[in-house]
Amino acid sequence: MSLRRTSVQALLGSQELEREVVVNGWVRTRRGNKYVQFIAVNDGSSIHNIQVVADAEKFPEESLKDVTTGSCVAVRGQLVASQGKGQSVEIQAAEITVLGKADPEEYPLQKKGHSLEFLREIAHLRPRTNTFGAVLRVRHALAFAVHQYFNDHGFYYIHTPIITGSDAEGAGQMFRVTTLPDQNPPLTEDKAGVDYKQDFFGKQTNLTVSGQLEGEVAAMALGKVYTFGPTFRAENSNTARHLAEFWMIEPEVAFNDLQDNMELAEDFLKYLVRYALDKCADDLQFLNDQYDKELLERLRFVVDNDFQRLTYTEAVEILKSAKKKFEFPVDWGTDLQSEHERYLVEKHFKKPVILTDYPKDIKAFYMKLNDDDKTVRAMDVLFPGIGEIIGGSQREEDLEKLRARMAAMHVPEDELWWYMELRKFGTAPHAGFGLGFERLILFVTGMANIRDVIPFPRFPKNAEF
RNA sequence: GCUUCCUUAGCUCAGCCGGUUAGAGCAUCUGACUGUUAAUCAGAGGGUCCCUGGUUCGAGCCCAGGAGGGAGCGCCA
Repeated sequence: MSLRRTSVQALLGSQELEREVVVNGWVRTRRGNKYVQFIAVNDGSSIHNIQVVADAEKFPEESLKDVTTGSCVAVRGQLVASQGKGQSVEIQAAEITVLGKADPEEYPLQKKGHSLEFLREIAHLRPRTNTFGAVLRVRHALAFAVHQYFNDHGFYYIHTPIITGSDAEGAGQMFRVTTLPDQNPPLTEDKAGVDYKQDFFGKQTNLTVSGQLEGEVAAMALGKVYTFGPTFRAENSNTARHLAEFWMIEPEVAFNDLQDNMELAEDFLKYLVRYALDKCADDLQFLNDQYDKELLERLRFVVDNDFQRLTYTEAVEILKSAKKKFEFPVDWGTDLQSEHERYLVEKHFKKPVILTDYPKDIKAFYMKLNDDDKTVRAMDVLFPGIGEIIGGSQREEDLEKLRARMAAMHVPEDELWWYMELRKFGTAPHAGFGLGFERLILFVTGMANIRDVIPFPRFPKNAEF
């Protein structure tokens, strides 16, 4: 087989028939009778399979014994118009080589559907299913679209550190990074604790929970930047919307205010959804048919309609006058619960919502204080079924106001001296936000659990694979 | 971390009020069938009813503890 192999995707779209081709891939099903066998082969390039036809004259049953669901094959043959109804082209096989057998008594994947919970337990094989193939292709397309969008809009991609020396980022519990021995680590002189001065970096270090603070450093020099990297949270979160390791996209823009920030967030999200609709039509159609009959309709709705913008204070008024009884009371000054956000997005407005100007006490220290001295220029973008998909703000650029907020919220100045110096030297208004990449994929694919939109999910009590 | 539900064949699940030998569909194996489309048809094999203990003449079913999983909530993106 010296002929170069062609992808299934390319073959299915080919107009040049009656030519010899080679395709490599994994067998999804084999069916037929004693005269002719049909083998559905998938190589991951498409949700669709190519049908390989093996006539019994050339391929006696014995020769196809190892061509079973899950096995890996190399096929050489003629690409021809299909005699059957389900496909336009197929391969009339001349040679079939089994590259890797898959004992049908043991291979866990079958032609018929499996539960997503079961597939989670065989994460090393689940990419071979239609569903995960579709999800992973969509995931790729969206990652590519993120870079495309920012590059087209003059942003620079900044690599912020994975290992961070500050534990003051204010976004939850962190994973410790250390090379000290876990048995008898060196202790401080007063024996009160571990002496991290002797650790690899000479101080306590952790995995990052956000690239934002370093992103601000870059924005104060390059103007428009974004990060796109892994993020780690050691929270004991057990929900369908949380992971311990996830990917986050964080643009940060000098001279942007909160309005600009909202414009960017909405335009960016619509671009990403539109990109998926354009580039992943087959995969999204499959997901629409299999999991969520309203998926495509919902995606088009988001692209075609403006997000609803209102302040936290206005949202509280709406919720207070709502007829619905909430489990948790709504009060100005407390954070909104999931049920409140869902009511606003799914019942009241029936569209994505951007909430702004939250009470200062429930938001992070770096958010810019409004003139009312009560609220900050924060924004949360809420999506149906997902909840918060973006959280962001205009940042406090005034050194003294920032210092006062840090003191009030017990954020240690000495660890963030460099962050404060951004305000000391050539400060500028700026704003940014964080988009949870997996939450975006959840929305675009219609999947229900965030553990099903990342190849190797990390969550409490689970780091298999 | 809290609340709640689930765990029966390789997979998805049924199993009545606690009662004799635990069932179905799919998968697998065998056979039939000249173009199938998650092929179809016939037959066969396949069980630590999650684990431990208890109640009972008798437990897949009731009770207690444990393990694993799901959903909701909290924290958040």
